[in-house]
Amino acid sequence: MFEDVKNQISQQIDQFCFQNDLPTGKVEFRSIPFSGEWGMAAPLFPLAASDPNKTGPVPQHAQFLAERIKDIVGLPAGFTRSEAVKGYLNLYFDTSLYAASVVEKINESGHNFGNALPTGQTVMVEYSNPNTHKPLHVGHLRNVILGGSVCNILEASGKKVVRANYIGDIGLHVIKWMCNYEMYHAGERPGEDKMRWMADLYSEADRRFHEQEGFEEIVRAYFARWDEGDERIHDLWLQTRQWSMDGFAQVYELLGEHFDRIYFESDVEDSGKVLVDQLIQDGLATDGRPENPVIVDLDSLLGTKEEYRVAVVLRSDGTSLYATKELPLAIMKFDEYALDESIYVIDVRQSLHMKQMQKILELMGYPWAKNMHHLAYEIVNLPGNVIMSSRDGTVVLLDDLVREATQRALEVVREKNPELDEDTMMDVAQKVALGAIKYPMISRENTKIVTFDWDSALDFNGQSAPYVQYANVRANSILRKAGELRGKAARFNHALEPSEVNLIELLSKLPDEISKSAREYKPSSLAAFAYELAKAFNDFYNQCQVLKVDGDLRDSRLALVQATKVCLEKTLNLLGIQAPQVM
RNA sequence: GCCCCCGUAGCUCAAUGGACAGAGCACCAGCCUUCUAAGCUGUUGGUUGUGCGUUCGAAUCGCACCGGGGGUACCA
Repeated sequence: MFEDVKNQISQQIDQFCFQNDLPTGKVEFRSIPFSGEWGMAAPLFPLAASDPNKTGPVPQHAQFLAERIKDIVGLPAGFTRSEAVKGYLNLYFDTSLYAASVVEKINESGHNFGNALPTGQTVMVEYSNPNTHKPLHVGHLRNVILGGSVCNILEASGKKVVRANYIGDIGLHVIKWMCNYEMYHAGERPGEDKMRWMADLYSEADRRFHEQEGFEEIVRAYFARWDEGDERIHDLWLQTRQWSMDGFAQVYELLGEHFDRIYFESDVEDSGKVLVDQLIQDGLATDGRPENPVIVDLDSLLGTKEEYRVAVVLRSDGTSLYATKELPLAIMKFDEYALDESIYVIDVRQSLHMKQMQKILELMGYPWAKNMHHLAYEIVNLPGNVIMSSRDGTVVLLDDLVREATQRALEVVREKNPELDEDTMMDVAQKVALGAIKYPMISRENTKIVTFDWDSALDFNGQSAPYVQYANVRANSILRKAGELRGKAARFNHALEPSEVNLIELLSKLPDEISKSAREYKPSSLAAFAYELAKAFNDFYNQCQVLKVDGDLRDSRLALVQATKVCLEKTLNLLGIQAPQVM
């Protein structure tokens, strides 16, 4: 929009600089930070500071330059006002013209508004990564929401995304579960709520493991039988793993997540051991067995000091570790897909481990290793800096949280909107509840700890998903009552209210917000944007009438409401939050 | 010891080198005969952990401290 004019202006400025022995490229425009007015602003301080002929302090000279450039630029087409103030040059847009083009563009594009052109790049995002036979808690939720949202945002920024999930289907936790099952629940089968059932049996098994005399020994013996390849245990494992996978599927469906590729830890165990042999042969790994494990001493290989440390890639007894399997998995990913980038959504405590894996693959000569990216996020805590622990019973289970939030949301819907039918109420309650739960998980920066507390999780007011959802519902309500608005041109030839200018400016920023969020893998900036947009719409809603005005004014405002709804829904969807049509 | 992250209003968080550091929650006072009050308006609240530096300009960049969290060879 207005590209020609913008180019013309920067040419004029360049020419001015050239004629006055000033360096070019020092004047950059950004949007004016005042609300209610709309235009572009350039600070003249950088130019003033680099002027060899300046006399006096920089701010004063910047003001002088701003005034001179203001005179030279004049008032190009599409602008209504210009000013030089405090060292800034401000150019104000012709709001009617700009408003009409922004709103028209959005309503033409619909939910494609803000999407970038395809880049031809393919990126894999590995996230969720649950352990089978164990419950999911709100810590896992942060991973799923963050990963899913990053996928959505990358897709919108023009990349092809492969959603991958790496399932921890082997290990002590699985053996514990199966052992407990065989001894105390043999023959039982999960009911409708598989997740819950698996979780209950897991905590029972874990309790016995730590408290019940002799149970640990039985589990160890069971583990040995598993290692020897006991067929019956293997069959039970396949069966119970499937129950767990079914339970995960239920949760993913509830959360609106799907995966393109599932990797099992058990799939890469054997190839991991082969790969470790290779590392030893190549002289990269040192085999200390049987007393010591197989290690890759990265610091001495690279000549660094206490930076990459030592990576243990195989236990001294020859059994595999997380690291053993991570290496072949990375290779498999790049073999299967022509990936330009491989992203790992894993919590920050594994930063060193991820750094080591990447370095080892690099040393092995894989050129793509540099395209691995650890998207580190902080954990979810409880108030008072308490870490969630299943041992202490402080874990907040996803199940309980969703149930409680949905119940609470249902009460609110019933009170606010009693004429809705039961199914709709339930649908709305679920969307609101899930939104409320998800929002805090992505509205904070990835590197900040999220402190979970029930009060704010169940608070549907203020900076929250329900606030944004509600704004969207209000917009929808206006549109529904207005009926068809096809063919109505939005001319915006009225004097725009500050709240209208503000709202339109935000709408125009959505494409930039999406690409910024994608570039930095930060849904949090989009979450903040969603809130700002909703707030701007609520301002508009309170200040400007739509249905009670006539003619062009009504048509323009209806188009604006329509465009706002498009952008609100788009942004919510990118965050993995659904937008109900009534609340 | 070494490495990483965090420190902004009573609490939870924004502000990605630019104009007076902004929201929400909480508190107090208002607004439903007006497109849904899950909303809006107003009041209160700050030596941006400390110090020094870089810069015309620093919450933001650098250095040194202080406080909190995490990681640091056979957990994941």
